[in-house]
Amino acid sequence: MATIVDVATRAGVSVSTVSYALSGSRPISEETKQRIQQAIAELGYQPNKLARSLVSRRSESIAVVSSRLEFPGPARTLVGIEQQAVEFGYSVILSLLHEPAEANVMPILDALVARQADGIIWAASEIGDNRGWVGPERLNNLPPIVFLGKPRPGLTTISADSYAGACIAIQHLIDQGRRTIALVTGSLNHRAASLRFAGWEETLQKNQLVPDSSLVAEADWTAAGGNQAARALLAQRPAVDAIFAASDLMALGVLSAARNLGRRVPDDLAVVGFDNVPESEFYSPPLTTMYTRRDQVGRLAVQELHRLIEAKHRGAPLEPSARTITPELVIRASSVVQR
Amino acid sequence: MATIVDVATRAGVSVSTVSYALSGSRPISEETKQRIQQAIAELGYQPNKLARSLVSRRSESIAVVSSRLEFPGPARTLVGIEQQAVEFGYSVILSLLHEPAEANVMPILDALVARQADGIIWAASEIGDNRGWVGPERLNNLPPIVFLGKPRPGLTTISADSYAGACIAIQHLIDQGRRTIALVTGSLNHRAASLRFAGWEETLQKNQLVPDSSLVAEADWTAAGGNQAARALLAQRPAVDAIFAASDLMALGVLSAARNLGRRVPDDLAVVGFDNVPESEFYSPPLTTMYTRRDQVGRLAVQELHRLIEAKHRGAPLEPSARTITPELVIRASSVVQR
DNA sequence: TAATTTCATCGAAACGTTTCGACTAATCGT
DNA sequence: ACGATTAGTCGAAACGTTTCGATGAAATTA
Repeated sequence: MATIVDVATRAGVSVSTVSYALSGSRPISEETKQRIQQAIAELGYQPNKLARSLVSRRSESIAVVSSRLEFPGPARTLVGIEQQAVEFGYSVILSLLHEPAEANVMPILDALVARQADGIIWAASEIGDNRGWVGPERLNNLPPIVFLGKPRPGLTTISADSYAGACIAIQHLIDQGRRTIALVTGSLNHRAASLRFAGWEETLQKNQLVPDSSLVAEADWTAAGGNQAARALLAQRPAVDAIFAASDLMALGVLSAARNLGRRVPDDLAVVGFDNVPESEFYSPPLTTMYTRRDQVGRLAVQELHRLIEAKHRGAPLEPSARTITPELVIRASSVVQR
Repeated sequence: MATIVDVATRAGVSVSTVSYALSGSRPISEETKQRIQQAIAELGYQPNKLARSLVSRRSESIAVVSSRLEFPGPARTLVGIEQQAVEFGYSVILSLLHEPAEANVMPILDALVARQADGIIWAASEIGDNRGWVGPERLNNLPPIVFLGKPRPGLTTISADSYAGACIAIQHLIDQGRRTIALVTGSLNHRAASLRFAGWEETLQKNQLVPDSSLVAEADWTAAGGNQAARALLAQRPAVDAIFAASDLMALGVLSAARNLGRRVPDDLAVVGFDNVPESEFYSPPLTTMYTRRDQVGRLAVQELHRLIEAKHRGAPLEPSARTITPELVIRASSVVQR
């Protein structure tokens, strides 16, 4: 691999001249520039970013800590992050958390600072206490971080408002005349699951309905889990006339269970999901669901992170911000009876 | 941020001693080690990997060039890659290609060598000529690369055998007594799509059936596309009694179209997909499909890449290898008539 | 006891950049 | 025509590591 020294030698100039020619931070004569360009072309020179970062104290890379990438939501978020990162000139370092996530977050964080990431996007689903490490002690030794998840004072967060989304979904079912509305929740140690749970619970209460615990079944966010949960639910409370599933994938499992148990959707049973995966339009029947533009969440996260990184580099104070996106209701056949 | 110099000063030893203590590459007295450890703890020292890489000439990171991450296959592959990479001690740098992919691959490659990636996994779907750059000229200036996709002499490749998978799928439909078997293909400029096309075509011929072009409809790998393609197909050739869709998502669209057109699956129309996404078991009806363990593909890719990286570092010749995984048939209700 | 080996440590060079402070020659304003 | 700018360039220090060779002391060998 050719280095800047090789380029300088071949062009007959000093190393610093090459550097200035490349960065444009000092004037260099047109003729010299030509010679340098030629040398670069002939040698196939590529500047070594590691060396550059060492002196400039910026790696121009951001780290993304994510999890559950095999699910559509996190995957789409990552795509948004990557796109926006490239537009800002950052590389993306990807770290995945595998469950149970609690154990190993410190070494991961250490690895990221060892690699001198300019910033971190914490996009891992909030599970149990896996965000417990977030405190001034640790945060001080870390680059700026943007969290995807529940807002928290002093932290920069981007959140899809799961609670509000659930409220909207439940209200929709009630508006459709449903009265016994069950919940297929995601794993309850996930923050998002418990927020959707709360939305279900409180919206029922607000409407003088009883959020009985026999109306709740927990699943693992998958279609298989949703399927099982729905079977259990319908066996236990045959009068259920609507099910709110905390994800589209679980809703698919619910639809499958309903079919197998001979319940017609939406006539006997209304179903609402969460996520609006592109496929949900083609489920049988097409699924009513809550829509969040996950790629926008990702892009927003990078924008905020960029702001923090720039502030830190200028030595300016880091102003945290909390942005929230409220999911929208997409109404399809699974929740409204045609007549 | 504390540096190794700070640690050395605080422990009252030289910088090199600290380095040796950390790496263990030379004996250091127990007592000195203690003092160094203490200094490290007190300062919260984290070695700077960039500086280390600069001298060791290894970044301990691999780059993954992927695309279409919002689809389940690529996402699962990435998960496998990340897991195996972590186990080998590599960080993962993620680059995404967006379509039309042809244009911008050179700058991406340049960025990866600028970052001194130890190796590259080219996991982007093979579209049109977007692998045209692969040739000795360019390959020589790049770190070792493992390609996910069609085998090619001299290159290290990991491939799921799309052609064989399609043959198996079609043969299964023929075994079920189907005679007019249509194809919903993915975008035909994708290599994987044309391989599945070939499998469909040749298996029909082998069985004295005619792979008429009116039996083919092209879609974009999505459920929406599959839905449209199936409608067109069934309008054009009402006698079609089976459809092979080149992805599960498209198959979902096909199922939806069949339902809307009043065709019973599997009685009037058998459907087979490709991928075995976890949800396909819960489609209506459950989908027969071809299964490839995508995470294994990812892991395998990292293993091979690691082998190449080590060989290169030792100055040994790089022995290319070509590993192929043949998809397995998963039979569900969408293709077999119950009696 | 002298010669050799081993152990523990240090100093300095290297990795490939950027950037600061010179320095020279040409251009400018008056 | 003279000092002050400016354009163009260079040398060297710095960034935070690893690693080579050297050094002195202690332990081993003959």
